[in-house]
Amino acid sequence: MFEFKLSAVCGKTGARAGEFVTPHGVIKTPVFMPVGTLATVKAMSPRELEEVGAQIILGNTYHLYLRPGMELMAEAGGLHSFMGWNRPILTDSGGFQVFSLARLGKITDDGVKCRSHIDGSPHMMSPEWAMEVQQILGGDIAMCFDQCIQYPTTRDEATQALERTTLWARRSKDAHNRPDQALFGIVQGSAFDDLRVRSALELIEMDFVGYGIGGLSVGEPHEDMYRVLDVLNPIMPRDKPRYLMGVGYPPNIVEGIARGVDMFDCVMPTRNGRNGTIFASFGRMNISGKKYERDFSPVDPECDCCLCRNFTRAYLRHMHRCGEILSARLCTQHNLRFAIRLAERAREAILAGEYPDFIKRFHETFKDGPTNEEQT
RNA sequence: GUGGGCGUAGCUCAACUGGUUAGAGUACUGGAUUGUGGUUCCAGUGGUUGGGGGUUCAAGUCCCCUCGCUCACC
Repeated sequence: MFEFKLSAVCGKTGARAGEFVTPHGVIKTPVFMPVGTLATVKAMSPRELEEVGAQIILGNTYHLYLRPGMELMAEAGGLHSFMGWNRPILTDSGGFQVFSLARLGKITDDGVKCRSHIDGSPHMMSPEWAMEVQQILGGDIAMCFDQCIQYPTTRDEATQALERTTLWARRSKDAHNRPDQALFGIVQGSAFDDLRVRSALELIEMDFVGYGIGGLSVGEPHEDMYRVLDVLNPIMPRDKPRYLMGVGYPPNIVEGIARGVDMFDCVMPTRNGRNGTIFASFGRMNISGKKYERDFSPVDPECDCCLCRNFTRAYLRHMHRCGEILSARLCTQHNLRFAIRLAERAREAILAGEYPDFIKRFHETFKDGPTNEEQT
């Protein structure tokens, strides 16, 4: 179980195409994983997720622990049956929520004392807690409890978080005993190259099924992200999947793949979709723009999603401005399709031995920013 | 017809007894969002204070005329 088979490796970049075997199916990599924090990818039914080609989705330990709670999750028979999704699931460990909801949390080597963002009730999160919850949720892949840290940070703070993350990885592994669930370690170390190497080596020593790269996409410049990936690429085990956590900005995906990353997840397609920001083959656009008022062309002529095949920009803009639910659904569907297809196309390019060319073409066509978005 | 009240940004309303460059919310325009709160944040456009005249160093504010809306009473 959990075999990771490399199908092709790019000769000029670090890009890899592989297949990762899990209890709920084989995941073809590189892969983009939609985020479904509360046992639902917002605005998408499982059926629609399959339609956009989602191979695996995320669930969130911290959020599901608070609501609906573990007693109910156990009674439901785990996340798969609870939400009616029978493809693979990866559960986040809650470590990131310690970071993102940090306000009144107190972090020690033991774990994190924090208060619920819903009702203020006190809770204790720890590696043991994270493993217990994730094993009840029953995802195909569980993540170690880690300490994510803000950017920028001092070397001392980054070192402390790294050491704690290693400590917690050991405790996570000890507490994890579900053989049908893979456990991934998480590399920390902020933007310090040597700390990243140290973190990775300490985790590799423990021999996890796969490795998350955490603590990136927290506001650092893209060069920092790419450099860290460049540093990690040669030392990460070749035969294990690598997961760049929280990354979903399309250029980051393309460049991440070039640096050996196999898996990505991000809220960007779904959250931005709900707010009318669309990622398309020509770049980024915001559908609320006045310039689309009378634009009766499809959002992205090169896209095969429900939105692009059936509706116009003018119609979508109208719905979005009115706050209509369908706008959120269609934009979400499109953005997910785009991210997933981006990974799919990258995979095809890698298999064909054409990934460097793929990168070049992507950067030529995907334009960001308000001035040079547009046109196909 | 008579008497009272009210007219300020597209909309809903601020601006102490006259005192800097008439503000806010919303709407509108543009931007942001990276291991999720359909949220939120940032920036910008927008005014002959219904119209006209007068008093005053100074008028959204006081006086006169006029237009419009509204309430009460014949």
